[in-house]
Formats: sequence, C-alpha cells, structure tokens
Amino acid sequence: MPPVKITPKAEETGFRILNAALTLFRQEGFDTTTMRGIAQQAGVATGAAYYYYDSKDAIVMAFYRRSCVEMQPQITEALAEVTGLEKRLQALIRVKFEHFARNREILRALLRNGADPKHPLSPFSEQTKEIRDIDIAWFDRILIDCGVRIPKDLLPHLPDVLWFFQMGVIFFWVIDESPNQERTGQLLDLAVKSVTSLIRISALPLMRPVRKVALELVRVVKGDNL
Amino acid sequence: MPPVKITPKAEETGFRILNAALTLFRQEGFDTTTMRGIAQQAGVATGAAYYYYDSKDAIVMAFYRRSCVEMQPQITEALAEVTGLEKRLQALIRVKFEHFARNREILRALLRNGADPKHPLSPFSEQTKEIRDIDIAWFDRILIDCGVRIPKDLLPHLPDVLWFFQMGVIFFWVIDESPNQERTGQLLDLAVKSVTSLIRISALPLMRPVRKVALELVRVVKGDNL
DNA sequence: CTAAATTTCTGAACGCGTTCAAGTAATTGT
DNA sequence: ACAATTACTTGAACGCGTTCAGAAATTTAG
Repeated sequence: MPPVKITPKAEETGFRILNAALTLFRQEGFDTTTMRGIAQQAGVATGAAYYYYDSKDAIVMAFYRRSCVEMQPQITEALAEVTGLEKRLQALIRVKFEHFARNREILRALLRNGADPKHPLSPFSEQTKEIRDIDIAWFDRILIDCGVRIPKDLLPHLPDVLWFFQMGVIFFWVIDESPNQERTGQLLDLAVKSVTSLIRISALPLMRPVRKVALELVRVVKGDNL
Repeated sequence: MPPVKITPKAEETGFRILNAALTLFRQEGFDTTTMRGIAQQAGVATGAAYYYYDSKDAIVMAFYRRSCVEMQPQITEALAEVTGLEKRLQALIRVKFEHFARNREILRALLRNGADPKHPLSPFSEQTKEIRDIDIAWFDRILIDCGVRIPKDLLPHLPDVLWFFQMGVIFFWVIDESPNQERTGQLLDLAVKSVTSLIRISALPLMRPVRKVALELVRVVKGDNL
C-alpha cells in the first residue's frame, strides 16, 4: 500500500518500512516509536521512510487503508450469517473491532487528529473519501430488506448517519480501557438497539415533523464535508 | 490563572506569559507560534514559560479556565432574557460562541487532543472535572421549570447528556469554516429543536422501553469518565 | 545585617518529526 | 555498450517542544 511502487524493489522496501513500523508500534507504542527506529528496523536510512510515506501519521494511514481492504471479505462473511437491521449493524461494527483488536493504539493515533476534515488523515477528510465511501456502501447494503420500514425521505441519508454513528462507537472503543473493552461491548448492544428503535419510531406518522427537522439537520452537517 | 503564584511578581510574570501567548496565537496561529516566541514576547527566557506552564497546551488550558470564569456572569445575563427549554439551551451555547469568537483556533487546539479522558487537557479528563461540573450545573438549572415535562428517570442524567450534546455542537463550531460560522448557526437551531423534541417524545408512555434502553446506554457511557 | 533557604529565571542541550542537497543504483534510449 | 535519465537512498541539519543544571533574585532565619 506504499505510495511509491514503480519498481518491485521499491514496493518491497515500502512494505518493509510499513511492517517495521507496525511491529514497533505494537511493541513499544505509537508515541515511543521513532521514525529513526522504524528506519533502522527496516534496514534503511532515516530519510528513506519519508521517500515512501509523507509522515509518521501517513504510515498509520497506509495501515488503515490496507486494513479496510482486508476487512471486505470478513464483512461479507459476517453479514451472511445474520439477518435483521439490528444484528447486521452489530455484526458490521464487530468485524472492525475484531480486525483492529491488536491495533487499538495505532487506530487511536489515527483518530486523535480526529474529526477535522482539514486534516488529511481524518476519517472525514477529502483524502479518505474513497475508503469512506466503500464503508458507507455497507450501511446502504444493510438497509435493503432489513425488515424495518424506513421512511422514503430518510432512506438516502441513513447510510451516512449510520456511518457517523459507527465512528462514534469506534471512537469510544479506542479510548475504552476496560478489560477486553467490555464497556464497548455493552455500549454497542445498547446503542444499536437505540438507533434501530429510533428508526422504527421515525416512521410513525406522528413523528413526521421531528423527522423533517432531523433531516434538515443532516443536510446542514453534510454541507461540504462528510 | 497561572499555576505558580506565591509572589505577586510571579503571578504577574505568569499573566504576562499567558497574554503574550494569546496575542501570538491570535496573530500568527497556534501551530506557528513557538514557545521561544512566547517567551521572547513576554520578555523572559524560554525556560521561564515552563516554570509557569507545564506545556504549550497547558497555556491553552489556562486560557480555557479563565474564559469559563469570565463567562459565568454572561451566562446568567443571557438566561435571564429568555424562557423555555429550547431558547435557553440555545442562549447558553451561544454565550460560548460569542466568548470564543475571536479565539476559535485556540479552542480548536484544546479540543484536538480531544475526547480522550486520559489526556489531561481533554474536556473529559479528571483534571478538567471542576470546570466541567460548573458547566453541567447550568444545564441542570435550565431544566428547572422549563415548561417541558421530563420523565423522572431521565431528569438526573439529562444535564450530562445535554452537556455532551453541547460539546458536539462546539466541536462542529471550531471546525466550521463557513463565513461567520453560519453553518453552525443553522446547526444549533436544528439540533436544539431536535433534542427538545426528543425529550418531549421520550415522555410518551409508548416510549418507555426505548427510554429505558437509552438510559442504560447513558449509564454505560458514564461508567468511569465524563 | 548576613547567611541560608527558597523562589524565580536562564540558555544550552536533548530527542523528536521532518527536510534536503547530495550521493548511488537501476532503467532507458540509442 | 554507454551515456542520460530516472528511481532510490543517504545522513547531516533544521525547527520545534521540552528538560535541566545551575545562576540570579528574593525571602526567611538567626
């Protein structure tokens, strides 16, 4: 996944640097690991790392990209096993937890530059649009024949909303220090229950005015980012 | 607000450093401003800044503390002018926008270390508990005789939830680059409308089960932080 | 008033992420 | 085969936030 890959040799070097970095991140932690250390572990000079990756964060980004590709088949598999909006939502998010389980700190390093769409490494940035769109498509997929009647006006926006919801859960997960992140486990169950309930409720005729306001809210938030 | 203030002279120096920092932050931006520059502007050596403030971020924290004190009377005034949950919520949050209007970037610098309760400078950290509690108390105040019937089980948790809601809005505001942050203006209106509607709806007998789940969710989130 | 203790301040130094001018290896065109 | 071009690699250097051993100023004690 390195940005430079003209030559097979170069691609190999890029991979070596990425893997060296991930090894050290997991071994020593993200902040403790230095670019000099990464280069040394990969058997190159310090500057070489910057020939392949624009920054230390960019290495994490490369890891994130790679992870998302790797997760696709796992998601397909997980979704095949369950039905219903609630269970499928849970399954989709759980795949991500499982995949990143041993890399929570690395993901945290990515997420701490956080929600600023100006920051290139943010999940909301222009640079991560492609990967985000792939992710959002899964929420679209989940909503088809999920057994829940979804208002026509809500349907086109719901995938974005659910993706945002997912980011919130993931954010909670990366900072959750309870043993085996069991708090996130409880959170996921309850949050998904709440969200699906809200969707069901939003379909009630009585709720039309509130729904319209909420939709307008979504429109404003989506304004130029997301 | 400097941490060191044994002597009047020391307090004065601490203030001078804080003000020098704020001047430069506003003039040159947060990242561009260096600790060396701050010290120079304050007429002291580089190290002196660290005698008074543990870090560059700690200076921002000092600014934040001072701001919160300064805002108290403004909040009282603003709330005296309006009635009703919706209008009061809006007014409370708007006071903060007005106060931080010329310091958005500084606040952004504080908020980017973000929601990690481990980070001392996070709005969710143990170190900021005092200031947070004062802030949450205002939401408590707003709920008294607001004209909206609030379920008994919800009432004790609502101030925390609304504070969290406020943080979300503020977060949107600091990264909102639309002219004069007009997008946040729209967001605030719609979001407050949505939230008050949800509170009203949650009082419906029909909603009892959902409300219970949501409350359980709040309990889990509050687990050991917030 | 002086000596000890404490508070306040200094500026060089450290480690980090990052940059860059310069080198070496590989590929291409002829 | 051999330049010329391009791809890759180097390690010293820069600027930053931060630390620290110790100097200067101030307060306290006798």
